[in-house]
Amino acid sequence: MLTKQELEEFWAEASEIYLNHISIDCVVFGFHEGQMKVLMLKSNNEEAWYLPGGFVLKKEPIEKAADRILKIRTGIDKIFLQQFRVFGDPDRSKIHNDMYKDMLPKEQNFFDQRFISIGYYALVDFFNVTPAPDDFSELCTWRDLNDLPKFQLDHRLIFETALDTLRLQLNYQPIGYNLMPKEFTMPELQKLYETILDKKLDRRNFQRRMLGFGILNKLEQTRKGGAHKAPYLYSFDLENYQAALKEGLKSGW
Amino acid sequence: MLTKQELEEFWAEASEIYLNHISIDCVVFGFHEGQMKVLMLKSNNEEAWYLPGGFVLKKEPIEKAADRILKIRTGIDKIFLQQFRVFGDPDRSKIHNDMYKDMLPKEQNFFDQRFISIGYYALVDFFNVTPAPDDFSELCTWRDLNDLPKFQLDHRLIFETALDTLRLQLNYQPIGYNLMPKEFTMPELQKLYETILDKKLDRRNFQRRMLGFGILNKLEQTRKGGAHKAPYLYSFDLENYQAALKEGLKSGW
DNA sequence: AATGCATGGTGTAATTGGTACACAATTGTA
DNA sequence: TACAATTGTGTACCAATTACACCATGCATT
Repeated sequence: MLTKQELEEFWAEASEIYLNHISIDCVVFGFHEGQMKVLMLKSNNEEAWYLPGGFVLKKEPIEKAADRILKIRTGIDKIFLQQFRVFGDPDRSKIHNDMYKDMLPKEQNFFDQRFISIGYYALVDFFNVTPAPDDFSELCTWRDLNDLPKFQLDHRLIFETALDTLRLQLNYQPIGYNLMPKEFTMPELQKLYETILDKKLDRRNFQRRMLGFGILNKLEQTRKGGAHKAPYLYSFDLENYQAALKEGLKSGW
Repeated sequence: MLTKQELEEFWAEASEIYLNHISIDCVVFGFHEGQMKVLMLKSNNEEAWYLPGGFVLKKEPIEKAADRILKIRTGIDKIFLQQFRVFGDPDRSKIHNDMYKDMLPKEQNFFDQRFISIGYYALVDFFNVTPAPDDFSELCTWRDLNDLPKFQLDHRLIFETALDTLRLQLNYQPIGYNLMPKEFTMPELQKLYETILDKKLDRRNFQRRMLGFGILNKLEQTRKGGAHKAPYLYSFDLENYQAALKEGLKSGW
């Protein structure tokens, strides 16, 4: 827990460098061992978890702000980021306001204001992330989508909106380059789709459809080690992948 | 043009009642005589057009703010509104800042700050709208999508992003209830889709697909008066329409 | 009134795409 | 060596989309 002095300094600096009323919250998705994960932070002193977030510097583009915030929390530089909604209910930060209400006079208290939060979701390579807590958390770690904790503020809504958006985007955008390792097998990629959509897909039809998009390179090697037939390895064809990102895919799932 | 005194009053009040740094811009689409229209305002004194917009009251939900702003500009109450992106480049309001720079001291000047704008697009019934200029415009009127004026600030970007979003939404959402009159013919509805997508669609396939969605009621009457066969009239089945809005349609065009 | 023309309503064949399977091939293990 | 589990590939079937044909209607022209 920060001392009152440290809070004072934080707030004094915050008012100086950040835009008032505007915050950014990020839903960072990762994929590990066939499970979808979200990066979350656990509050000091209480069993409430929240999403990585931050504020916008006075002369900073908001995309840069989201990049900067995630760089700090994950260590990763160029992240696939997508703005998906603004959360602007006047009461959304009420709990937060109240929490810090009595610690400083109103004028000096950066947190004693209404925040309108811009939601970004990010897709990242699980293994590249080094989670780093912020000043208000004792823990920054991955949480499984099947085992989510209690959310602070409106962060459950933000999370769920992000997931809905991701599912929708699956229909007309290639997804995977940012979530999978460089090389992967078709069953591994399928597992990603199944996890995001939360439903089973037909193995053979998935393969055909995915190959039909023309964004995969089939490699010569196979993944040995399993107690079964060794599957081929694939990598994304980055050029076609980027093109597909722009032009969109055809149909939906 | 406002006098300096009037500006002073506007600014003084604005700082009092609105959140700093946050604005709302709306792309209002209407449909008239087979053409897609956008509601725009023309600046006093110069040939620069901009989108209807405004600010958020200190305790107002942002959706309410968008509603309120559009109510003032169009006279319409319950408008189909969709948030689609935030525009947060630090330089986006530079021209605006400069424009009013020397008219008031910095501290009193609500416009001398960075604005992050939340973009909404709206679909409205052309005939219900009574365009009303604001304090900075001499004109508020519909502009044809095929005959767009010079845009102020980044409003061209905002407009184009809105149009892209609308086209995308056409794939998985029913569109039309808010743009068409109560009763309409199939060719009229098709014209709407063709205008939004900016391409021709097959008359017969369009009809079958549209009917397949199950959101239309076929009426007994036909539209007399044309020099040709009288087409049937349709209306939207509001119940099914709402359901389709929630659950989404199937495939794309 | 007869005819023509432009448009609207409905049907159908061909093609494409998606779904549901079957079967062979490969790998490690019993 | 046989087996279990999994992967690679093919194919028949169904649904949806596309392309096109034909008829009906209402006004205009003569």
